[in-house]
Amino acid sequence: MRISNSRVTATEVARKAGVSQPTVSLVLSRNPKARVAPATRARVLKIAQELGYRPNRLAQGLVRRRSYALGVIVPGFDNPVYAAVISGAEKVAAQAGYAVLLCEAKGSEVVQHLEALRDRQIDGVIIAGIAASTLPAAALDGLNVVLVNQPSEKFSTVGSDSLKAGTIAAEHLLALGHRRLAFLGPADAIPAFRLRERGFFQALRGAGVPLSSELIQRAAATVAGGLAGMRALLALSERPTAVFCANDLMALGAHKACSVAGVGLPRDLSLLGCDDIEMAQLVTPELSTIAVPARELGARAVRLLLKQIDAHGALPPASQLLAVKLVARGTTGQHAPAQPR
Amino acid sequence: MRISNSRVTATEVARKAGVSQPTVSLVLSRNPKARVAPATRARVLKIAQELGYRPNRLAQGLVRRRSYALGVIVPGFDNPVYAAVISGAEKVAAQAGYAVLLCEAKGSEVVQHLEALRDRQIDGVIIAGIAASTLPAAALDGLNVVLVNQPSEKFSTVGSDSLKAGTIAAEHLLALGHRRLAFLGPADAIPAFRLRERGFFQALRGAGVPLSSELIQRAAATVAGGLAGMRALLALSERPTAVFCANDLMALGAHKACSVAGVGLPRDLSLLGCDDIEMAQLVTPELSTIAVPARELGARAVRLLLKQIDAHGALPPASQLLAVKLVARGTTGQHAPAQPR
DNA sequence: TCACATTGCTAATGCGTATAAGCAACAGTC
DNA sequence: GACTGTTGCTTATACGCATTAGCAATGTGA
Repeated sequence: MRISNSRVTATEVARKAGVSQPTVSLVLSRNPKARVAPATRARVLKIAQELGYRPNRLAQGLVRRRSYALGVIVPGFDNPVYAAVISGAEKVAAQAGYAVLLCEAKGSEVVQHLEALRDRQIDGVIIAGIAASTLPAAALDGLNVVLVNQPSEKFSTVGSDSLKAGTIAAEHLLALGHRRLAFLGPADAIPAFRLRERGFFQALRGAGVPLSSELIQRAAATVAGGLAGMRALLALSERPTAVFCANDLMALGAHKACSVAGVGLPRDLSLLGCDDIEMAQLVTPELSTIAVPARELGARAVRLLLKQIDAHGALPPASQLLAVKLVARGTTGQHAPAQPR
Repeated sequence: MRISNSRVTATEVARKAGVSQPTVSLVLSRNPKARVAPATRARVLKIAQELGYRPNRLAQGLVRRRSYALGVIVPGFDNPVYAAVISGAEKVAAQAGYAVLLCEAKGSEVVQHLEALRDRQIDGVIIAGIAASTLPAAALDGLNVVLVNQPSEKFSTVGSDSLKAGTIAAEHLLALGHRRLAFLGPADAIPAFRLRERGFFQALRGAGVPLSSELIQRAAATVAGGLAGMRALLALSERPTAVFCANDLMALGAHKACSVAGVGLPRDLSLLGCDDIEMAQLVTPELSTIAVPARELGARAVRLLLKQIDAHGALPPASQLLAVKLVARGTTGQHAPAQPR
């Protein structure tokens, strides 16, 4: 039975139970070495229950030097991938009794958000979609950190195999007979994108099909960016026959650009994304892409972080790399040399 | 200059500055009635700066009885609308020095999450996409609450005009000459959906074009739901000529179903969504919909909540209703009676 | 000169909890 | 029956900060 506001303190419970406040604390903190007489324990528990006592987490945090709160920083929610990461993270965190403090931040804002999180004594932080290398070293100093989807020597990471994703992309398109390939990706140094790109380039070079520079198109990693980037590619005198995009948002933008320009997918052009967001299946033809287990990344990031927290920083940085998988749908197809008629 | 961990306390600053701890507190809390000698103030500020002192928010919260944290509860991030609400909320909150504790919860989980938030002494909570009426009264008792997109007598609300949205939908489709309309929406009692539905039905009845029950299709408010729902509608012996969906996710699912079934939009069928999420513009033809200012809802919800918090609950519940707007794109068109040939 | 206000700081206290240390009561040993 | 051990609780204290009251030093007026 809850009595209005949760303003019932341990001291009140103690008074009504005829014991001292620390005794209440002893009863409630299931401490094995705390010996309390069964009768007392029962009485305290009963009163606590009746009064609806719940420990004040702020006070607990203050004395335990633990807030049981995690920070999660992402560059934006407009990308469903981050939404999925957060979702996975929140679920695991909540189950473990941890709260998630959410921050949306780009660029230098990140540092301020980190400071704010520190002030709240967060036990750890998860950073997704932001290159840790771009942050001043002091910003993460002494913090429990897990990075999502970016390799690091210094911090623990949970990622998908972005390099492999790029390789898979190249192999898929090559296998379909394409030889004039293009890449559409952002100019900024977000590690996951960079790795996908590198994997793609490396595989192409390995196959003896290097990319000429006009076939590397830079644009923001958004729908709008993909749209603009694809328009630029379509404006080339000699168009590519297949395009790999750094993520699905770009690919969907590119998809749209093709649709607007009357370029048939995959007849005139093969298009491949990366992430496998839900929307990939909604466009027609459905977007071929490379699936990244975003939710799982978030979930694992929290599990790893909690492990680190429990170890009091005595753990070396660990890394997990999850597999990615080609999901060939409707936008990639066999290269058909144009039939002059 | 930050010195590693933010373990610098006010007491340390005080010691180095040769003053007492409360003096440091007086200097840093820009309290107008706190008169501190300019020289002392300067000295304290200087030392605090040098040591990188930052107040412990937990301790502050404990004594001020304010955590400067807000809870935000949504049913899921898979719907971009909630992502937008959160984004708007987080931005305003961060600017005001408030943290956002994010919770993803459906059904009875909500109550538990609310309890957990209370334990953390949150100053207020924003609830979106969950009917407050389904919660036990005690769950929100004594809490500063702002509901998003659902009317309420008891709590403050920030919403879009969902009833109007339904009306607009009906008017738009009627104006295009449609007389056999269908509605596709969820069976659960999420207020925004219910209102859109009611507005739609009312307007149709007003126009003398009531909906027969087989043209009201129930399915989850998701892409999958929309897909299934539209399939059911297409299986009718006499198909509707226009369909209004409770939200864009459903509409996109429906869009897909049409595409798969070879039903031409808008030639064979007009399709109208609600929300105007980014993806609406990515399908071909682009989805006609009714724009809801989701980000703005989140932003305003926080502003309202902060106002309430500052008033210490001495404010009566306030409500804001933002306008919605028809965005006619490619999936709605003039009703063309089938030409028998 | 004294009474009194003002200024500028400190001492004391509390927020709600956890934890170490201490102290009765009692049991067991010889 | 004094000695040690155990049990079961309480007292004291700390976490880091804000806030009230209070006190010394200075200024003001007569």
